[in-house]
Amino acid sequence: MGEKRSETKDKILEVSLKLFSKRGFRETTIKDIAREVGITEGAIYRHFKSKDEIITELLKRITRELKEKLIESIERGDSDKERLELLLESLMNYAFQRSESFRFLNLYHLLKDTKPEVELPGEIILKFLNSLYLKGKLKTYPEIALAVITGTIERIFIFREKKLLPYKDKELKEEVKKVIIGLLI
Amino acid sequence: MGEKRSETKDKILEVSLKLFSKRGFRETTIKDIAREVGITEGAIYRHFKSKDEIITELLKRITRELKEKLIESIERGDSDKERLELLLESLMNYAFQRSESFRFLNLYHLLKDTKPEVELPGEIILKFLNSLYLKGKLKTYPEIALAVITGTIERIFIFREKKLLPYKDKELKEEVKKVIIGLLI
Amino acid sequence: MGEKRSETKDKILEVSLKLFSKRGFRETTIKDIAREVGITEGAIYRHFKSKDEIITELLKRITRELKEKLIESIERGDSDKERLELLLESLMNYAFQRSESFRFLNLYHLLKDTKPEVELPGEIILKFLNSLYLKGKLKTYPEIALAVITGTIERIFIFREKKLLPYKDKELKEEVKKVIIGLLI
Amino acid sequence: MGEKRSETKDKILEVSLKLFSKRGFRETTIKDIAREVGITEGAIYRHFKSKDEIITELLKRITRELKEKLIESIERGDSDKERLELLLESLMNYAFQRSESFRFLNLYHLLKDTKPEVELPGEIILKFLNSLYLKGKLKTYPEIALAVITGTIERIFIFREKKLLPYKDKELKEEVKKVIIGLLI
DNA sequence: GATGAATGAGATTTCATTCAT
DNA sequence: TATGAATGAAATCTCATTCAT
Repeated sequence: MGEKRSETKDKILEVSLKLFSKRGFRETTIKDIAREVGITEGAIYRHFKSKDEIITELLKRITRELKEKLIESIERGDSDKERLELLLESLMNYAFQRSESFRFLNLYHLLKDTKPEVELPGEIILKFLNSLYLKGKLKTYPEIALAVITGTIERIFIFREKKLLPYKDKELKEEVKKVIIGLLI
Repeated sequence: MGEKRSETKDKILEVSLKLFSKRGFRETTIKDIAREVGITEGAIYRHFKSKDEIITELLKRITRELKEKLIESIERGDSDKERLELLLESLMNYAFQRSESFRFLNLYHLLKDTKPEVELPGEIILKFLNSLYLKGKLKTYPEIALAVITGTIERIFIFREKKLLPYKDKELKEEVKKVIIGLLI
Repeated sequence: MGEKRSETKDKILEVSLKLFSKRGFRETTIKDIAREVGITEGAIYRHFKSKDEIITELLKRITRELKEKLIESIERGDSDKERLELLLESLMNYAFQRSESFRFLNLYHLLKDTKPEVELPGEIILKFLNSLYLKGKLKTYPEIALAVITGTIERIFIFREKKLLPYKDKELKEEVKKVIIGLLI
Repeated sequence: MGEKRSETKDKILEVSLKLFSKRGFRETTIKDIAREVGITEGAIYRHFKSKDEIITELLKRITRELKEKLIESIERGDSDKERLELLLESLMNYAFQRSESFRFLNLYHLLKDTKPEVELPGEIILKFLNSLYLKGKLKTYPEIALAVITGTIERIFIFREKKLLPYKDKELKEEVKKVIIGLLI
């Protein structure tokens, strides 16, 4: 709304996401991005004021997308257990299907100081965990539960990318859900 | 063995660890390191062939140190449960007390492709989990248990550094151990 | 003559004059000009072959205008003293009222090598001073008199723009005229 | 005092002064400077943090030098007339002998906003003119006298550089002094 | 071992100008 | 006439590494 679609702009974001998530921010140059998009370096700057703006725009889009998915999954469940299950399912789907975006998020939060104005996907999860905690349904503190969830899934994601997990995705997801639910509720 | 101890070399490693873990690899320059050590850029190259060699040397030392601690903790336990508890205790102690080293490890494995010749601390843990699994003591696959352990503790570490955990370290460690011990049958 | 009037072209010149005189030639971009005119960069090139052509056209117009004013003022006087007075009056009026144009001229002559084919306003003044000199009415050489006139008025202009002169424009002009006339004739 | 002499640093300043005064600030590139100094671009940055720092350092040195000369010349005179004469002599000597520095100053003050913390040579002159004014020795306001003095001499300088003045320097200086001294009662 | 100036390659960014539409 | 994306050249600045002293 209000923003003009621009194929080149989208292409720049797409390529940037791919390269940033594969190589890192500093290791990816504007030239790399331009080359892969098929334009020259200068042309990038018609669409973004700086390299940093590309990163920030990606962060915004990815964060928004993941948050929507998480919220939707929580709202879809009928019981607390089902809600947690759907949440885990949703998070793993995102990690496995949008792996570049998921890797981008992890990279960003390790390397850059998160701007306080951005509400993170983690905060959505934390709110949900808080509600469980207040109902006495959580075996531990909400923050620790959050660490278990996001930490475990990030590692699962990394191991999977490194081909260290000799399991089918479906089985893997079921297993992880079962384990985490067992630990937390 | 065969290497002369050198105070300057150790100082370079110490300062590098601090700066790398705080700012990142690319963001830390040789000049930054030299300044904080109290020597000049050129002098660094008396001790290390390149910036990369500093990073590799740090990785080696930190990996070795953490592995030793983990092995020692496992060997100290009398039952499987105690062994797992000691392992978790040891890992969290390392994360909390040697936070620069722990952060360095996380950064390194996210940004650099781990060289296959380096045996990671994770592999120590995996071996232990494998032995539990073979004895039927583990509720899930060893790799997934590994993801839970390392992922959770990394997140706990990050949340703690960001002051998001309103708990005392002692309580925190007990709580995390209590949750993760749930992996055992 | 032969040139079609074009509102857009005039607008481009008007905006360019404003921006060049405020910020300088290099510091003003074609994009800046286009934005303020309300068109796009490419459109500028319908009207001018290059940025340099805009500058040259401005120089030509401003030079022509100021020369006409100076000539007219000299021709209006009945005595040499009155002619000099009217000339100074005219020059200061131009500096104060057309301050952007006046600043543009100063900038141009300091930064660019004046093209020899352009007859400068200064030459009009010099001719007049020469005539005074030949009649023995000038206390010094014509070129030096020219330096006194143009140099003083330029400085007065600068000081005035910097609000360093706590005098009313009318008083200021009278005073400057009185002083310069006293020094020269 | 406290600053280490550095031949390269001085050479950079010397070359920069020459190029800036000849071509302007934007028109002179770091590459131009480096080439003429006989080093590479990067080496410049060991001595100066930025191009701007070179300009600022030059401004500081030139301003200081000219101010010292002006103060010294005023202090040397025995009467007000002699003091003014010596001041004009000093200013013209500076313009003619240190023409690059003089041109640099003019350029700087036309293009850059003078930083308020820098006391300008003009302020030295203004103080002197103020003292004359208070003693009733000046035919006009001090600021206007300042405009006459600095404006005239700047123009004389420019005309001289453009070979528009068919007079010997000695005669020129005497003539200018003679004219400007007319400011005194 | 140490210094610190210099190199050289490369990164980000800017911008006058061109060109397909 | 106008648009605005794209080019291409150049400018500023950074930094790991080398080297003469």
